[in-house]
Amino acid sequence: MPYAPEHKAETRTRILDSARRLFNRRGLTEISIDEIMAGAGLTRGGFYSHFNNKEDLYAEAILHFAHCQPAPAWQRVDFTAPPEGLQLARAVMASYLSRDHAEDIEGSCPMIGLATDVARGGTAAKAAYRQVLSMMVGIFGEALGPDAFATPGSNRGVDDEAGRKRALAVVALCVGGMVLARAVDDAETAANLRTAAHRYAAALAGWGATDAI
Amino acid sequence: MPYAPEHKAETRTRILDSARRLFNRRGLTEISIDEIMAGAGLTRGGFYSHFNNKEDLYAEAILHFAHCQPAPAWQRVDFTAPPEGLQLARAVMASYLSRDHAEDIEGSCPMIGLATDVARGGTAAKAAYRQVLSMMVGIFGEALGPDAFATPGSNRGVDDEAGRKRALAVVALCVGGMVLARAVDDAETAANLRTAAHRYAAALAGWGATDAI
DNA sequence: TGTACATCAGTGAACGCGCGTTCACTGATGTAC
DNA sequence: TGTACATCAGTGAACGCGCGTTCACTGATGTAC
Repeated sequence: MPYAPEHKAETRTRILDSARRLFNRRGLTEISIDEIMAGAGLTRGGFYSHFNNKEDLYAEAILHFAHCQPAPAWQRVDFTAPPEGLQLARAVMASYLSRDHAEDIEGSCPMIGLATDVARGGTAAKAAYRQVLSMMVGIFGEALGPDAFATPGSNRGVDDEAGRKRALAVVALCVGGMVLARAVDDAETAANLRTAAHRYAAALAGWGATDAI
Repeated sequence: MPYAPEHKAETRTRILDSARRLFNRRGLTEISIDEIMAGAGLTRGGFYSHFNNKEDLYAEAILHFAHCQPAPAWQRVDFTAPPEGLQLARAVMASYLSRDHAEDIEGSCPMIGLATDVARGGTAAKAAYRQVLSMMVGIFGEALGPDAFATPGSNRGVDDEAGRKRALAVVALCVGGMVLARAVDDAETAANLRTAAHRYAAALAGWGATDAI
């Protein structure tokens, strides 16, 4: 037993962390394995004793985002009571659409930074992406208020099917707002995209529209 | 005058068309100049007498989308009367979020297929991207109905500033829905993303929420 | 009208470079005695 | 406790490949005579 059993696991985590940051910044093909390994304080040769190939690492890095430690600053939500349901969902939305998140390219949610890369990628990456999407849909789906646009006469409560679709729309608005804000080279338009997405995503979620957002 | 003056312009357009299609499918870095030129029926050497470099072509290809001929199938809207204002905006939204558009990767709107690439790209690409965004915001912005979420007591009409922000949110929802639909490897989730985005984007635009979408 | 010619759009071989991946090796480590 | 050793995490040179870009050349074209 030349090394403690946790040793290799820790190195692997370090590689995943470096990969997550670098992929977020420049995507799958623009980042070399050399750079990822250097980011983890290693050299290129060791890579293949941790991962089969670059594509595999990519999918794992997307999933790694969900449990990365320490969490990026924009993710840290300060609560006195443990956050649950509505409180958690509102805090997540606010930090998701915050300026901090828009500027924290490396620590960003991979749904924003890697969206079109994943669309062109393999099944493993897409599966990982869907898992992150499900997580976010789950958070918002459980916290939905009344649907302002419910068809008159229909059940106005949040039934599962309609609620899931509305949560999808809320997530699409959050992610879309951030994706556009990042792709635009004009700070004012970017800020407007974020705040408009926030205002209407919160309204769509049924959390009241009179917030000063 | 060895060649007719239109000759070179036509070749240039053919290269831009090939580039638009290929970039949409696989992004800036995954496509080689060889492939783009082959797609235009040419060989690599001629490229640099039309464009300074690959990055320049990239920005021009994004803009080229706006005036490409023939327009992709999903863009063709059949009207008996010439489309204007509300009618145009509703048709654009419907075709933008259609299955045809989701599946037409090559003929897609570059805001969907190239979003994260542009976010990492140069200023020329970002400027081109913003121009396409403005076009779409303009179409929706001019056709907005009443804001269901307007703060009570405020002017319920569509003033310029509030209207522009709402139009930004509508576009963010449309683009976000399509971006997520493309990145997910599950036809049902993808279809739900599109239809949910369509339903709530139309509602947000103030076009009535009781549509059977 | 027919022919020689100047032009320049397009060709394709070549260059330098960096990448993903492989592999024989090194050396830090925990263990057995 | 101290030392020799087996293990294997990590190293770095090497390989083959394809890319962006350059450049000397070719050959199709419209024009001048």
